[in-house]
Amino acid sequence: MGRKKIELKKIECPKEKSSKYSKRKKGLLKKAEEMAVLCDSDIILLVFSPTSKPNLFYPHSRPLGRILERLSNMSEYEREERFDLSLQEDDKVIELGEARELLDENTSILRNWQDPHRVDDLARLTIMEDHLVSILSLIKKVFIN
Amino acid sequence: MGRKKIELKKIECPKEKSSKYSKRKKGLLKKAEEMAVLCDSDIILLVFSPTSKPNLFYPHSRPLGRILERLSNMSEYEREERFDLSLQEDDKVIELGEARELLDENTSILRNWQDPHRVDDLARLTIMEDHLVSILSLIKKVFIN
DNA sequence: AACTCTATATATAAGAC
DNA sequence: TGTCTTATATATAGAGT
Repeated sequence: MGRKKIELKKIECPKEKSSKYSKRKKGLLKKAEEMAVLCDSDIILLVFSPTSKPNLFYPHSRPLGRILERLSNMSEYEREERFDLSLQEDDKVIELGEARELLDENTSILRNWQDPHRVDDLARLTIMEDHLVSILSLIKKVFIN
Repeated sequence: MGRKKIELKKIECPKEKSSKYSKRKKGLLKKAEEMAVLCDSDIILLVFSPTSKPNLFYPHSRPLGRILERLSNMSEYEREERFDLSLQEDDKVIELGEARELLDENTSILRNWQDPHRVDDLARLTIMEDHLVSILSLIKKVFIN
């Protein structure tokens, strides 16, 4: 959607890449917000900029803790039934060994978060969030790549 | 972008809501993928459908573990410096007590995930992922609402 | 729900500030 | 990076299948 149609490949020129990133990040967030409002759905969007800055978007309208409530009210069985991960694969044999290895590396990090009273400030929470997402993404990668 | 301009508010009709959700989810993912390719950026997108199905999208092109590497190579200080959370607030005084209480409730869940060898199958990982994201969102909510 | 169709609304490329 | 403009590409509303 512009003066020209552009090819879908990595933009090499750094200036152009940053510019496009800004525009598209804005657009993506707007879309996410619209969907959150229209469909009353929760959305979490984490984007790493070309300069590696993590940006977390959290457009939502729910009362505090609603997501967790919803999830904890489901039995494990129900949860499994209702899961619908779009990137699931079933022809690739899952390498659990690798998953475990990767999770092992992160176990020590998680351990430090077990005591909520260590949560002292926003900066710490921010780092925690980021690690949670990293681990999440790591787990996912093992099952997709 | 359709035959009519629509109001930005929750769609009440469940059928219509589902239909819009499907279309927009598709669109949102496409946008996310385009941005990931064009700007060479990592994106994680988690969407809860109107029926509470969590959908995780992970369009990416990076080698395994790259995100985590990048993050673990940064010092804590650097990380704090580089963070750019779009929804940060500094006029709302943060209620740490409430945050701790909520985190406390989830501590037992995290405890079960400490041993990676308990990870037995995809279903389990899926549930783990979801809880991680829930906690993430919960933490975020405390600091936004 | 998932797909098609088509008119219309919206996002954005290029370019300049 | 942010903002504006304009032409054009794309997303999607509404309706039907």
